[in-house]
Amino acid sequence: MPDRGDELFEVRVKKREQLIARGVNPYPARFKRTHTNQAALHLFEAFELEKGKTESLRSEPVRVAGRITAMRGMGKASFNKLMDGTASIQAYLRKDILGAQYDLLPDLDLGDFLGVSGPMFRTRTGEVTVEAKEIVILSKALRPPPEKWHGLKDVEQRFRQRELDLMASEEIRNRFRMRSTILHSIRNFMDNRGFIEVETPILVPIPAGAMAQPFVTKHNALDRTLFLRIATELYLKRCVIGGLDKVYEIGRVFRNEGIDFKHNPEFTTMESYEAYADYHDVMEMVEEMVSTAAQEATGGLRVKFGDETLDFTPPWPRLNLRQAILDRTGIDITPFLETLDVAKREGKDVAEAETLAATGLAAKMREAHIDPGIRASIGLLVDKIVSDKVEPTLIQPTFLVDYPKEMSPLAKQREDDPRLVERFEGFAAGMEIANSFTELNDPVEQRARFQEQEELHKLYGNEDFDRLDEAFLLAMEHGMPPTGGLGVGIDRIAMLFAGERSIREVVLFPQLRT
RNA sequence: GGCCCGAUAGCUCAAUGGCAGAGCAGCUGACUCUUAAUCAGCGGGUUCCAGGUUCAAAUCCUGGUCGGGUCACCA
Repeated sequence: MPDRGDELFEVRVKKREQLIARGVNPYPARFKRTHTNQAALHLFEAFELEKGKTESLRSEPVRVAGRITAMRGMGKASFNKLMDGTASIQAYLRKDILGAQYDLLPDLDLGDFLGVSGPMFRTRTGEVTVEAKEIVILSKALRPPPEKWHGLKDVEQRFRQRELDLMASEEIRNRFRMRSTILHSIRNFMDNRGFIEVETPILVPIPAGAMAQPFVTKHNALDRTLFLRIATELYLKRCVIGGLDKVYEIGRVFRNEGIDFKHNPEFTTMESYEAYADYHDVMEMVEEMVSTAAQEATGGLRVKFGDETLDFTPPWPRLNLRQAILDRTGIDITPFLETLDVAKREGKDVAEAETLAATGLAAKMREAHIDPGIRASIGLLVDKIVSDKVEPTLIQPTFLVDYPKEMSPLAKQREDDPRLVERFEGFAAGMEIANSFTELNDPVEQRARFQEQEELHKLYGNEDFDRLDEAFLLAMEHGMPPTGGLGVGIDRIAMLFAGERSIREVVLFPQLRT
């Protein structure tokens, strides 16, 4: 593209041509290394221990390579920094050693890849350095790297051209290495507990299993509307029904909603389902899993997050939802759940019962200066209170337990109080990181709950209610064991461990407004 | 979608209505142990776009594009 960068671009294109004209291939297919940069550095340090440090000490020759990140030329000698995926190593290039090869130097630029071979030594200033006997250009870069000292600051460019962000910052590279460690750690943890990893459809006929707006797409040959999944939940339960007692899936889910610092339209979840477990069992599993991941990804159980230090050491406090709301707002949600329950038992239809209870709670919320928003069902209202008044106060890892049934159409009621379900959510740094329940496995009750969601959907004209999935109900009618289910937000975990408040900092290529 | 803020050299940033600048990167030259190498010199701009106010606009006004923050919506 013709922009003002063209001048620098043209200079590099010319150098590329000059190399070719001199019979040098600027893009050779291979360069056999003997060591990564890090391995070479370690090798020399070990060698020094063995032989003793002297200025003239030279190791056996090594062949190393990397991107040129610094060039300090001094006429007939030059110090260049080469960065590979493991470390940076300095190369010392001398005209009297390299001879004609030294004339390649004017055609090299920051950003090019270079291979060097030669013995290692330690410079007077103490840096382990390869004394090049041979240099090979491995790849000519045609555009300059970001500014070497300040790096890349422009937020938009950092996200749109993440490769430049990575190139310029070891911290960013390490952040995504850490994200990989989290994924490995969690996989390992689940595998070790006897779970099997499965893959379920991303293109689905009904976007069910959560309350969210889906992306819509179309299969041409079938001439059929399909959706991108908003959760993996229902398919995973069907695996459990089929006899795969312990399954998990790590995968991307897609929600067609607002984009902000906490939400990317595609994000990664780990969902697991375990037959014969309940939400207490899952709670213990989550503590253990997240603290193990913290240990492996950050090297400890305590992680700095802004001004706070999050301590993931189990056990995490359990906080009763009703009590937590009462403590923070003075609102007791129980009477409203009671109103709803009584109204339903008296045979009022869902709309009538909902309106009765929701109106009361919304009024109470206004008294407490909480905006109830519009078109809100009792479930959404309670969710709103939690989001506004409870969630932000949960800095240290905490479980919020026992949710109203209306918020959780897939969770099993408590035996001692059918207005509540056996559900918990895990929070840290004021963010939700996990959601779990003892799964509802009564197909008749499940159908009723779905139907209620459908009615709420009509009543509030809102897309964000769970949908009735016949294939799932049919599966459940074949018998589903008591099961403990879990969903964990991998991006949120990565944010916590990275100490970052923005999800964009832990997603390599986040969605931007375009 | 509403509100607030921002966009200046390839990159990082100055210039508060009066000649658009610095550092890095680039180019030329010097330099065989440098560490953001140093030294001397040179080039580099549709100041996001379109319009307006003004003798004069990077700067003020209007609209737009893109981004950030925030609210709404939403895990």
